[in-house]
Amino acid sequence: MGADTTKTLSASEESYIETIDNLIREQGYARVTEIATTLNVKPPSVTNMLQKLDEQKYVTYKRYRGVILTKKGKSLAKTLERRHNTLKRFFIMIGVSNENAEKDACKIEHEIDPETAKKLAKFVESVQSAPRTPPFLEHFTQYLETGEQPKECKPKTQTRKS
Amino acid sequence: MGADTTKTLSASEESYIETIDNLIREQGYARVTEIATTLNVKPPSVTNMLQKLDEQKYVTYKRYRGVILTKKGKSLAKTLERRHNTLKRFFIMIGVSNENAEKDACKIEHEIDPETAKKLAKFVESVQSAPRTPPFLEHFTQYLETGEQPKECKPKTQTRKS
DNA sequence: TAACATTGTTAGTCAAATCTAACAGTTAGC
DNA sequence: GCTAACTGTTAGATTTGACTAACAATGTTA
Repeated sequence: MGADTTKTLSASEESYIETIDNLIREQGYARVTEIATTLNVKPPSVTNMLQKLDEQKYVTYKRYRGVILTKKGKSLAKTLERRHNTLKRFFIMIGVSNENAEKDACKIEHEIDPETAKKLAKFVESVQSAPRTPPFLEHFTQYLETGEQPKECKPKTQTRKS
Repeated sequence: MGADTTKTLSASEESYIETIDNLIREQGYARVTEIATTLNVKPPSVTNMLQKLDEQKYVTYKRYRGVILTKKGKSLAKTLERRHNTLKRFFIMIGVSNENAEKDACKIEHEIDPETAKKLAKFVESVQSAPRTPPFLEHFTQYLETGEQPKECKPKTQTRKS
């Protein structure tokens, strides 16, 4: 029975769902113009996509009247948001600027396999909940600054220069 | 004047360049049919793309005669390969299956900012060159297996359940 | 409530990257 | 060196997601 023949969504479709979710959480509703602004597209592209997402039952869309997420849409949004946060936290953890952490999280969240997302979440969780200043982070931080291993070290890969 | 107005390549274009580079390294040449097979597309798509990449001076392409990478193409290929390996090593490090590590590396390598790539490389390098069995990896491995922090731990985020 | 401003929609175009079907060039066997 | 089989190419259609221009609905204000 073709109810939830969940074909995979494109990165673009997922971005719309995420944006709608964010706007609704922030201000209670999501307007076409705001979605457009957020995603750097023009309003007609939004209308278009809303129609498509409505057909696929991710959102409920009535023209001129607004959009909300369905249960299915909310569920996806939640997954994406978690994934986004995990990625961003990870990037920041390894020293990426806030701007790039955000930007790259946005792109990558649509690409990775659920297994990878899960493992990464565990990893970030493990590090962040570790006994204060996780030893390895200290280690890595020092490495970033000095370019040297703190103690004895034997590079398995070449040290520098290609 | 306007020689190397390096506009950014699409993920798809980059994939072709990478594939060509790999095939040439493996067997000395890259055939249309093999490129097609590797990328899961049909031969006409390859011909098409080769023409485009030739215009942009990433490859030298003569119809019916073959392709090679230009200096510009090789340089890009090298960057992509390094990035790919870094990502894959990282994924494997955190417990992702070889298959997914490979697959996700393929996708993500086209998305991340150079800054992120650089930081990730440093991170992976730091971990892999650390004093044998880096403490944090031991820590993380144990965490993965038991779901528990080895010693005292204070989760900064909620423990479970959303 | 009429007129105007704002917001959203429709219709039609475009570009990227793919596909199929038909054709052209290359290579090998005889 | 001709022909068959293979490999590669062209032409044209398709899909996705964007765009512009023109139109429609909604909301505001006097």
